[in-house]
Amino acid sequence: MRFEIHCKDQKSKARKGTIYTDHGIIQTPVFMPVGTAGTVKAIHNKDLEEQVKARIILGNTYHLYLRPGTNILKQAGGLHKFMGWNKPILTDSGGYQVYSLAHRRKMKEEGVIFQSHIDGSRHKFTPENVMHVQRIIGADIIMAFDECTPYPCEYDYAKKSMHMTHRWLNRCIEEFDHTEGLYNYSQTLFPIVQGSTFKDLRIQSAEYIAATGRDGNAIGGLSVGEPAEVMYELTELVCSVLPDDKPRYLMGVGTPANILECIALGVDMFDCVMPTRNARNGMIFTSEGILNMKNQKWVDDFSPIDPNGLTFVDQMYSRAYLRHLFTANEMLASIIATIHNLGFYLWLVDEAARQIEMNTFYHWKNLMVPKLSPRL
RNA sequence: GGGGGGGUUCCAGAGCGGUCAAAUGGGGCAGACUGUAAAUCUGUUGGCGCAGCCUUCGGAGGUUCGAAUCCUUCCCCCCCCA
Repeated sequence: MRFEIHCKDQKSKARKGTIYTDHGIIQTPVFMPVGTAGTVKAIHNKDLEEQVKARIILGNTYHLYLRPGTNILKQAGGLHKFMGWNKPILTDSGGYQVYSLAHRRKMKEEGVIFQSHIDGSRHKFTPENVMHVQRIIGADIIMAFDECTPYPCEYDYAKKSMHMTHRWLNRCIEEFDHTEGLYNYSQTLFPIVQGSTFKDLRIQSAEYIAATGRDGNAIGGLSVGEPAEVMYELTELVCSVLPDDKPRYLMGVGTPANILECIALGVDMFDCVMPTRNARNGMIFTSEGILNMKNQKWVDDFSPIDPNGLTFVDQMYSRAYLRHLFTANEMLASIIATIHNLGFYLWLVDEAARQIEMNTFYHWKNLMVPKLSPRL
């Protein structure tokens, strides 16, 4: 994997670049739709490519390991072939499940024992076998196994956890560097900065992660409930320590405003379930604000879903119709909303890239941010 | 024509003398959602000048300190037999 920076914004840390992988190039800043279980929920790959213009999607090690399992993934020839997606894939390691499924796992130095949310069976995840599983999944970018700490978090715990994440990283690197991909294309490993909301820990972690010299670096453990200001402050701090010439990936972020703010801080890659999950729950993101499509007020609004939207659904369907579909619990509601939201998120990062290129990003960002959050 | 059952707050449906503005489900309305246990979850759902009061359980009248609950009568539904 290779990363090239084309231009930088003068008034912020924003930059426009390209990541080169064996499955194609990724223009940055980029938003990566989340496809946990081998599917970005409620959307076909065809729409994902042609309408949304997604250039890389996520998969999840924990979920894919449990179902369909490594045996099937290996027989399929990896996740790309299994799901019919020929562009890049990034897999999360299961580190987020250490956080989100905390009540059904036990963590030790050796690794984590998860009790499956599907059938209750127990499964051990170690840095080594998480690398092994991600080799079988065949993601272009794989993530180190880490602990995503909760918020709030005691200093002592955050420190202990960070050090363990670092030790796990060493084991991940050791395992990854001594194995090869199964499918004739290269994979790369991203380490993850932790340290909760503590500046000294974040600096220490960022330095540690930077020193491993991998192709890209991730920032984890944020957007877990802390105020946005805290997230921005720590992101800025960590970005200042991480190398400039490698892509920076802020995991799990975020709202459209979060993304623009963090692009300004030097982040290149984002992922978040928000555009897809919230789409299924009736929330529509637009450049003018947020719409709750279940609300009564859209009942007879026959204007297009998003007059500024670039996907076909934006012009083809009215708000009244989409509201009707949500009210009637029709699955097309989820499909339309998902295409729209992902299309909007990708438009947002692409527009950011264009503004960076024109050196007008900072001004544009400050104009956009206040417009993105109001409820319409 | 004979016999039986029933009408409850938007709907379905509990309640069968006080603890009932009335269970529960649905629907409605609103909110939440940030490396997805999520097409999920939460709140709310008679009115008001709201620690109280007013209107409400098919209509009218009655019994009672007190009625959605008991009695009389009227109206309307449903089922079975002929």
